[in-house]
Amino acid sequence: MPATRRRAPRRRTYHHGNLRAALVAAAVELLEAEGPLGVSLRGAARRAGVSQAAPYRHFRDKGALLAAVAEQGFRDMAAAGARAAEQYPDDPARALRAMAAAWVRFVADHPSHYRLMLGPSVRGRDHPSLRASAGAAWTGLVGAVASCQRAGRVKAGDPMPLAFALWCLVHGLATLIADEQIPPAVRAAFSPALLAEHNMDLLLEGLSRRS
Amino acid sequence: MPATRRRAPRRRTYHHGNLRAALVAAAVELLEAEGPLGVSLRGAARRAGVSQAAPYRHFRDKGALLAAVAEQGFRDMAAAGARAAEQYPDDPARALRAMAAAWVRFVADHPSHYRLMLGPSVRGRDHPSLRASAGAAWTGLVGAVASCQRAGRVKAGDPMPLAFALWCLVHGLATLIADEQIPPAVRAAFSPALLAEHNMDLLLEGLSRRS
DNA sequence: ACCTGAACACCGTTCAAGT
DNA sequence: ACCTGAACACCGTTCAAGT
Repeated sequence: MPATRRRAPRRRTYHHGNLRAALVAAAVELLEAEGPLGVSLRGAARRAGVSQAAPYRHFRDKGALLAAVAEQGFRDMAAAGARAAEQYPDDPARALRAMAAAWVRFVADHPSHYRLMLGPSVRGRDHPSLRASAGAAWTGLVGAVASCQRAGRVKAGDPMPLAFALWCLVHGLATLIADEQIPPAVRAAFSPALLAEHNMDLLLEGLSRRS
Repeated sequence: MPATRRRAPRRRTYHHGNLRAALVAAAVELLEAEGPLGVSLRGAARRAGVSQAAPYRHFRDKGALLAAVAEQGFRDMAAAGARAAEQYPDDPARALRAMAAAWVRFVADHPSHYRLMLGPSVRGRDHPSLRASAGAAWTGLVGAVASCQRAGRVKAGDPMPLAFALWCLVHGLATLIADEQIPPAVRAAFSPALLAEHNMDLLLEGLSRRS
């Protein structure tokens, strides 16, 4: 990386140093085209125009490639949630609701990606950067609930169990959507984002202090 | 099957007519021993003492075998929930809570089985008996919510969106448990069944009519 | 009717070898 | 330092053939 970078060097991206990124991109393409079962190391290598053994220079094994793909997904999803929350800087409860809706919309738009993020081949373990992003999302949620408490929108006490219930509710909805398991009568009546907002409203009523 | 069946015929179970059941049992053993990725058609055939091609007499493909395994799981889980609910015949809200706790306990005890039930290889489609059990569980839940409404424990109105929120909440918790994604601070403080009951209490407060 | 043996096209992974 | 080619042990699936 040169010190001055006007007129970016235009170095060819394939076969010259960033095979790693090319493999991640190829895996994402396979994922969106064929679903989680269609992602193979050999297939990604083929799509990147490289031999079947080449990926092992950049990833310890298939799980490491999938973890990189999953990490990408977590980053994108977190960014979508943050953008949505920023629209309500002065109303933490509304910000929380918007965040949940944005997460669920992301999952509805990228179901295979979400499946892979939590799938058996990735599974937290051994991938510290993955666990780090999951941890950041969790502490962010606890903080958001605490903000609601300070604003008087949620009853006082340990925010952790309250945040956990929210987490379960949103994650459950997201998983059902990714797995196409929404009961037909429900799917016919409501969009994913609407379901998320409605769920959040129900739970926030339960979390609100008695008035 | 003879008309009179005193002193049951004692027909050897393997290699004589119920290879199908033997294969399902073998697949369940593989599942519990090696996790969802360790289940292979060839492996199940080996474990049942039969050639690699034999399963195709009984299952159209691997997905059909996995669907049979998943169906077994749905039946066991539904039975556990029903047993728990029967303990509170006169308090529908408490029965609902006990049912949720029993479901979550089942998932905590059989995480791989739950993963497979919702995994990408099974995926509702093409397996009508699977969709039937899922549908039965859903209508049962809607009915339970309606009972709570009649008992005045849940606010009036369409029970469907309320039942759906409960469904998301329990399913989200179950999925997090099966995937070992409970935040460490939460896991350290509460058992799975306790988390289920706590979540249900929070949401039932939200669903209760203002008093 | 039910099962076997051999085959095909795919995997993930390893290892010597190339440049 | 980075990639290739060939190999090994595994898959899911098919198909002729056995009894």
